[in-house]
Order: sequence, then structure tokens, then C-alpha cells
Amino acid sequence: MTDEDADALFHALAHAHRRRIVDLVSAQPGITVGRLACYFDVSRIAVMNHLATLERAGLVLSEKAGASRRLYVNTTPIQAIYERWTNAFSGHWASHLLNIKRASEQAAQKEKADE
Amino acid sequence: MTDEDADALFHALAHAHRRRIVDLVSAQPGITVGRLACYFDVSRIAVMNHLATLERAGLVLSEKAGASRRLYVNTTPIQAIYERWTNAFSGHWASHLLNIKRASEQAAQKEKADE
DNA sequence: TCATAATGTAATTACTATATTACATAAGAG
DNA sequence: CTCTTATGTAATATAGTAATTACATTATGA
Repeated sequence: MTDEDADALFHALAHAHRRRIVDLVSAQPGITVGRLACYFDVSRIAVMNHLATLERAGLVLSEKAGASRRLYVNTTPIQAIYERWTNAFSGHWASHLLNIKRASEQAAQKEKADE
Repeated sequence: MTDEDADALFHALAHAHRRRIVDLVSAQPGITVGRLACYFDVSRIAVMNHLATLERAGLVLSEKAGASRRLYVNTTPIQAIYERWTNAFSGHWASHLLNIKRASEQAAQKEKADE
């Protein structure tokens, strides 16, 4: 996963409307743009912009169906997040919350070793 | 996890510099702000702003140590992401990539049923 | 073909984010 | 106390986001 991919992906998920879109499309695969927009207070255009952001991130796929456009969720990028971050922090994972005092002591020792 | 929490969290991760900060602080718990800033081309102030964003999201914790400030990663919010998204899409998880054609057929049937 | 309904594009506006430089505060060394 | 180093704050320029309204395109069906 490149930096650009990760930027697009996290940015796409960094807005409640877009996360809700993912949930709605996930629950109703093939929903059209217009029907989806009905769930929101903002304009259809705003929803379309959010969809463009989600498509850029690869989270939403679409296909034309006559005059409509059907929407689908792609979970692959979400899986990529999972692999990226759970592997990166597998060492910390067990404790769930970092113990600051212990880490602080370790850091103090490291400082001494560095000089 | 509230919408505000999720916004802060995903936004925090939506920048390569901030993700790199998380990696660096994770690898060197207790690193100081100044030392961390040395890893980046941008100014120390820019790095501090990124740190503020990460602290707002709960991804980075800090404690004063004399004139310095020691930094630590907190993995709890990342675990929250994991639970939020893997549970939400557990149904889709098995196939990894959504099969558009099948979903499209299902959607077409659903449309008929709705009218 | 013509009317209608769904989606797409353009231009605009208000707001937020990222980064900078310059200055201010706080702690440790001599 | 004073010099130095580390961190924090203020003001600011630039760029990117999120939303709007108005108009254009495309497809369906009488």
C-alpha cells in the first residue's frame, strides 16, 4: 500500500457521511445514487462528491445500469488497513493500553545508552 | 466510538507524516519532540501540529520530562478501528472482494420487491 | 419524438488544513 | 544569574474540502 493509497483511504473514512455511505451501500448492495442521497440532509451533489472520494479510495465500486448507477462496497482496502496496522503494532497489541511509566523507564535507559 | 472520535482518528491517520510519526514513536517509545522532528524535512512546528492532531485522536500520549516532552503511542484507538470495521463487514470478509455481478442480480430482485 | 427522471458537470463560497517565520516561555549547565 | 537548548504560541500565506445552485447530459417510456 503506497502513501497515496493510504492517504486516500483514511481521508475517505474521515467523514461521518462517507462512513455512513459505506454502511448503507454495504447493507444494500446495488443501491442507486439517488436512493442513497435520500438518506442524507445534504444535497445529492454533496453525496456524489463523497462517492467520488470513496471511489478514489477503492472503497466503493459502481456500474452503470441504464440511467442509474449501482453502487457496491469493496472491502479489500479495509483489509489492507487491518494488515498494515495490526502487524505494525502486534508487539504492543497484547497490553491494549500502553503503560507510560514502564516505557518511560525504558526510554531513560535508552537515552543513557545513546550517549 | 462516536462520530467525532472516528473523524479525529481517521483524519489523524490520513497524512503520511503522521503515520510515520506513529511508526517512529512506536519504535522509539519516549522519544522527544526535537529528536522526532529531525526525521522530517518540514519544520519542528509542523511536526508539533501533527503531534497535536495525533494526541487529539488519542494515538499519541506525552509526558513532560524536564525541558523535554516524551512521546508514546497508544494502540487502543487502532484496535477500535479494527473492531468497528471488521465486525461491520464480517459478512463480506470471507470473499475479500465483492462479486459485482451477483450483487447486481440481488439488487435487481430487491428493486422489484420494493415496487 | 417529447417529457421525465437519473445522473453528471461547472462555478462559487465558506471553511479547514498544512506549512511557514518570528517570538515567547521553561528547564538545565556552568 | 546567564547562556543554551527544548518546547510552546501567534500571526499568516497557501492550498484543499465540503457544500451550494444552476445547467447539461443521458436513458426510459408514452
